[in-house]
Amino acid sequence: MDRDLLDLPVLLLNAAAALVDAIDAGVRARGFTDLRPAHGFAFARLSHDGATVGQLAEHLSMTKQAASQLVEELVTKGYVERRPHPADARARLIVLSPKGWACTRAADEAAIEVLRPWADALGPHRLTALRADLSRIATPGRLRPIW
Amino acid sequence: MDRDLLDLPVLLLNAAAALVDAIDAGVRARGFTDLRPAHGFAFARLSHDGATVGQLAEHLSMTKQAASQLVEELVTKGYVERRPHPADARARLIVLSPKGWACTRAADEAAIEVLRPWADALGPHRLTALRADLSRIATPGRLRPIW
DNA sequence: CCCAAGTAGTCAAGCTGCTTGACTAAATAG
DNA sequence: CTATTTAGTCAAGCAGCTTGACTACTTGGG
Repeated sequence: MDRDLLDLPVLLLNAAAALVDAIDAGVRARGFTDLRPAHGFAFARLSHDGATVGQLAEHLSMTKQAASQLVEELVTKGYVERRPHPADARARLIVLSPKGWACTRAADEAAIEVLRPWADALGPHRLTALRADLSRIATPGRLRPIW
Repeated sequence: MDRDLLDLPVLLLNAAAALVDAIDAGVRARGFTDLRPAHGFAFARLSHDGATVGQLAEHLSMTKQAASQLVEELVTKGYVERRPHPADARARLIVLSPKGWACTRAADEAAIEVLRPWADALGPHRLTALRADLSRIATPGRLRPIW
């Protein structure tokens, strides 16, 4: 029983790695070749309402400095924009640019493309169950990069 | 439907990240403080019958050079040993040392400690189903580091 | 049997993404 | 209205990976 438990990590990590690789490949195939998977995690946080550098740093579990230079890179490449923060003149609100949104849509398409076969293989019932089970396991909140 | 599909990656990656963090913490708590999660992936490959540097490199999806210096580090720290390869004088067989085995057992304990609550939360039936579903999804084979 | 080509591994140099440390500007507390 | 905290950036350093070049051994075709 305990022995059986131990192959769950392997399965989980395998699935996660496959997913990340496939989405990254799909995004590149759609023309966004200057992004790494890690950027996707930033986009995920920014796509809601934007975020400050500090919030992004916490979300990605990295230092503010690292987040800052990641933002700088995304600004240079045209995926995000730095706007003055409406309520705090020290802070800046980082939001997706039109190009950033286009890339986000591409990522979603790529994700669905990968997930579709999974969904078909499992069937709607098992799929719902899988999602429910994972929901109980995963602590909701920040989406950490894992590579 | 498609929209619903898109939270699967989030759940999966969250669960994977939580798992990795918890196991890493558990291993450290058991006294192996000089190892990173990435080393665990190497151990997983070596624990079977050992492996050559080249095999390890492929397993970890990195260059031979990188694998070589990872092995060098593990040798220095006493977790693995380089043995002459029985069938090829160019190659060396990398195997776990007693300390390496102790660490592997510690990692298993830590993993079970994390997985136990998951198993309890889901119940044996759903757990079996989860494992079966993940098996269909994950392409078996190499266990890639994802961080 | 031998030489040419291929393979296992290491050495060296370089790059990238992160860290720690030091600083400026703005907000907030007393 | 000063003292402390907070948001962000600049700069330097480091860790883990890469590419390139090399040696030692193996393998296959004359």
